[in-house]
Amino acid sequence: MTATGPLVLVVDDEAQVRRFLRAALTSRGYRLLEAESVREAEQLATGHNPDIYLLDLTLPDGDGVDLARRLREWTKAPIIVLSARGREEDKVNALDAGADDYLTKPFGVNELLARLRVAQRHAQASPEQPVVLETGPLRVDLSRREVTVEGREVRLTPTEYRLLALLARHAGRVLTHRQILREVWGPNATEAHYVRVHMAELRKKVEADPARPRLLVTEPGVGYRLRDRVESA
Amino acid sequence: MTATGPLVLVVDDEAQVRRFLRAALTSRGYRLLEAESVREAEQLATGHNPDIYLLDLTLPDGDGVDLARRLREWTKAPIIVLSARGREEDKVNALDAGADDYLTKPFGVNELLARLRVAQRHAQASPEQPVVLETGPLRVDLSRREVTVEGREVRLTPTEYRLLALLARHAGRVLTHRQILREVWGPNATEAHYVRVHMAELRKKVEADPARPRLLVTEPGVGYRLRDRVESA
DNA sequence: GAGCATCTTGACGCCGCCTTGATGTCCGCG
DNA sequence: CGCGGACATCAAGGCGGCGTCAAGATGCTC
Repeated sequence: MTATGPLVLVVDDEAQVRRFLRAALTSRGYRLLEAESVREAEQLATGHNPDIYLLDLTLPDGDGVDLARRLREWTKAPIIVLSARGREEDKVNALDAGADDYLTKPFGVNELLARLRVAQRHAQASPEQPVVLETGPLRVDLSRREVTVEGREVRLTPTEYRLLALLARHAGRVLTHRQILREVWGPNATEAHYVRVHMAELRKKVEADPARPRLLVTEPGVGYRLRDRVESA
Repeated sequence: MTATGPLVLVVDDEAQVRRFLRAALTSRGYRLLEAESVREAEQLATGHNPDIYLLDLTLPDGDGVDLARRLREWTKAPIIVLSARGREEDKVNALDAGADDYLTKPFGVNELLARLRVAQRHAQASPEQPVVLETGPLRVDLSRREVTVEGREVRLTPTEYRLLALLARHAGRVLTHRQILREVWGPNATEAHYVRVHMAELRKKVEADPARPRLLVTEPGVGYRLRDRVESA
């Protein structure tokens, strides 16, 4: 249950079509951007980076196929063409220009929604790249939720992991007690003591000498920091 | 440019349609497999693991929509439905079952070829994942729906299999209770207890010592994970 | 409609984690 | 030199998550 659905950019010069799409999509949780021209569309696209595009082909200041081609130069978001033109040549041109689908007007709302779901499936399938941080003997793989020290796997409790992951995402930078509390314990946590206790546990599991931390260092009066480069001396 | 083009599995019971597709595709460098029934299609699919599927909906021994759904359990290869049925309901069903596109007969050759190119673009964006997963004594063949432990076949109930298959598709990474519930029990399932009970059953059948799981490990407070590398110690 | 397999639902006990308080240590500053 | 504040450490306790068992509920095949 996401708070806000995918952002869709509708590009069509007919107000009637836009109204129809607005009714169909917003009621399903999609967020909408609307453009009436190529110029306006590109402006909104670069500004908001939508998740999905719905393009008409005939626009007052240019061709939808060219718009699709230019969008494809910088975004992989799904592009669905909605056009009254039903000629095969139009379809082939649009699809080869980078469009992912082509619906001929008039079309049913349910078919459009189904094809939008297909587009979302494709967008979601894009491979997630591993996010790993390595510093000294410590290795934190955020995509696999895996922590190792000198190759040995370390078992962490949920809060220990959240604490370490937070520091790892901002490796090298200081995080204040406030920031840590808000991120790990929620927005209305106040007990700074939590952080100390769990930091001690974390050091026991991660540091070679928990009494003299080399990775999870204290910044007195400010907060904590995870060193991103470790000198051996 | 590959030496040999993508392997396409055509599933249609009319010889005329198959001949038409054969002429259109082989001349463009595609390699072709042909099936006249669901049974034949699944046999060829598991045996050759095609790159693209072209499915008719009305088949002598079953429904193309069910075929698409079953293929989607183990392959992400593009599925394009070619059907004489033009009702919106048919399209929605097929697309939601896992089809990527839907063309109503009769259609133009050039449009089909353009949509095939779109499908290939998508396939290229997401690297294919292995169909069988092996980790320690466990082996899961997603295309055959077959699970073995140390060579011995294991009988799983439908939900047990869906649970294991889900974990196998994401082997090595943690799946949260939420994710598991959504994927196995549907989008509005909430009872986290389901997962525990069925996980226990699964462990009884798969783990050497169900009390000390080495493959299906729980990540406390988060979810479960199927180990993709198993150390012997 | 009987019988079977499977899924759901509830009860219960254990273990681990988080919280919380007490105490100890370091350091700067008056 | 004594004091206070920030930080570290330890231990106790409560609570919730997790595993397990088992009894209904459901749905299927024959």
